[in-house]
Amino acid sequence: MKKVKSHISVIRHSLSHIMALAVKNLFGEKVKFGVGPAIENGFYYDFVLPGKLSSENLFQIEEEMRKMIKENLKFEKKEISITEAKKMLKNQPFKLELIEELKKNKEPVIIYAVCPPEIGNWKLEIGNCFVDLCRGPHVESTKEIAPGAFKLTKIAGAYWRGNEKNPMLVRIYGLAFETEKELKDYLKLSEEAEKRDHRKIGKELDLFSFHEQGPGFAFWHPKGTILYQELENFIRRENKKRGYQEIKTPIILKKDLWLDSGHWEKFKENMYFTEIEGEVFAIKPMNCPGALLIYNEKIRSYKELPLRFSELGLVHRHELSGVLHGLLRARMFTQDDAHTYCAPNQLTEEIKNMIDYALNVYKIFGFDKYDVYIATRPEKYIGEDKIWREATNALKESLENKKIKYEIKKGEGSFYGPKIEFDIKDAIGRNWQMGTIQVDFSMPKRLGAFYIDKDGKKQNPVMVHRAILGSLERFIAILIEHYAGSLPFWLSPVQILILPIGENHLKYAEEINAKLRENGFRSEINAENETLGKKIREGEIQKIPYILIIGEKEIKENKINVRKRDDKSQKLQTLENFIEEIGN
RNA sequence: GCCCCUUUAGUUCAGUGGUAGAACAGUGGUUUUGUAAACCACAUACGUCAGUUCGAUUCUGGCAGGGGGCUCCA
Repeated sequence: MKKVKSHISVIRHSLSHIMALAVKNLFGEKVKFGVGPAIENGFYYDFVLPGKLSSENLFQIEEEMRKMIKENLKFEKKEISITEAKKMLKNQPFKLELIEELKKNKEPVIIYAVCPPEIGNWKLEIGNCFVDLCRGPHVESTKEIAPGAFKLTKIAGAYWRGNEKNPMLVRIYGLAFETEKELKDYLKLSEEAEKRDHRKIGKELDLFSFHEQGPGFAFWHPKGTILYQELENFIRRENKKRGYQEIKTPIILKKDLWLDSGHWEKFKENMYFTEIEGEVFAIKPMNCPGALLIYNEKIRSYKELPLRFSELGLVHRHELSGVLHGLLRARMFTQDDAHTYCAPNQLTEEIKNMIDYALNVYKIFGFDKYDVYIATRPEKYIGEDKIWREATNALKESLENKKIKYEIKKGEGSFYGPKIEFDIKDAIGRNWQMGTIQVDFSMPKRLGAFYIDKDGKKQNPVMVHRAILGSLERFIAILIEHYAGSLPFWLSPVQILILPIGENHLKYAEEINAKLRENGFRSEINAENETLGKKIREGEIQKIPYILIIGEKEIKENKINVRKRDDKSQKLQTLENFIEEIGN
């Protein structure tokens, strides 16, 4: 299948070759080359280098690249025989491996050369050229590349062909755009993203922390706990509205259950275990088997279906240490999970309800733009092919019925079933994977779940797994980054900060505080011996939605002075009036 | 887990082969303040275990934590 490549991806790909040439010039003939594709926003190339690479080297390489670009180097293409190719690249083990593969697939061997103009291409014996096995296409000449529109950004390790059994290569990443301005804009966006990093803001706002004693496990501070609980309350209310019944299941369950469910076989590298009285228990990485035990507690009638169990389920997954990333990738988290059991003919309706539910929730947080995917059967799976087709079709049908566009993510489904994934776009245009809806015909059968149908016959229900927020931890991380810490009023740990100007105003401030608290608001007084300006600054840094200033004037008029976080406006009003305003 | 980088006070950052300095935060005091940082004083740190060395926070190595990457395929 041939894809038409956009000009920018041709530029990016060409830059990766120029970088390879620069690396060869600087490090000599001993460099072994991996591959160097164009990627989103730039390119990379993988090498085995004779020495160590430091960030200063990036600078050098970049300079070398600029120099070459200005020389208007030409890219030239040639098709050669396998034998020729092997001879030409005899010192390049990775390339030889690729040539073997081309041979196996009966594909033509195409090489590209980029050489300095005074040498001319194909006089390879002279050196200074970089010849690479490459399907192309490339720019004709480096004059098509703006020397200021690219930047080498980082050095990383990457396994040859992405497989951890293969050797590790050094990967150099670069950013590249058509114009310098686009590069600058992108760098600005990255800077903005860095400012919004939930790990940084979480510390600044005193929401949560991580400790050496529990890598990957978040500790929630008082303020973070408020945020967490408000979100729990929210999702509980929404669940109730839609007919879910909340359950709670144990986090440690015997090995046998996990063997039966299929988790043992497919998921055990990610599970924690413990031994009690000589028996192996697993700490749950998912909530489904536990929920099924409740389902199986009694004989279910078709009249009960669809039966919707929701659970704020605490799960533990042993993620590799290298993939941990604050709250976005933690080893312990709470899913806003639910499992609904339905008859096959109820399935699409149930999925459609869940889609509505999810999109509705995202909208509340200002996530109006989203992409939808269907992730299909992975390599490790349980259940028959026919059932997978049926389940996947149910997901497709539901989306099509709702006229929602989707794309397929091949092989990215769960081991027990295909899923719909919602990817939302945040305030600065980044995508985040959120909720999922997963259809599962296998696990109910494996764990012996059934209901009695109209004809008095036993049937296996279809189980639909779904999470709207995904995990509370991850969702909070996304919210923090989306709002850059300025959480909406209802989620703010401290909603109102009251600042008496002098000692004489403290009593009135305390009255105001008491009334606000009586009305269910989270308010605080800062009566510290500091200037007003400083206390306002602290309140702003803490992203508190409202700051009330209390002084002579306010006491005299029996009013409060309200400073709003979002527009820094000031307004003199009565407390009643203010409560009414924020009450909605 | 693997590769590269990294770890100095609560935080952000200086710095040194002879055990460290700032800013903010903290504590005490002065000041009683009108919309994003008043003033003075005090206290607080070299992740951990080894090695090299007369001497290590500094150099080397192990371990632990943190950051980036390991999906994009000539």
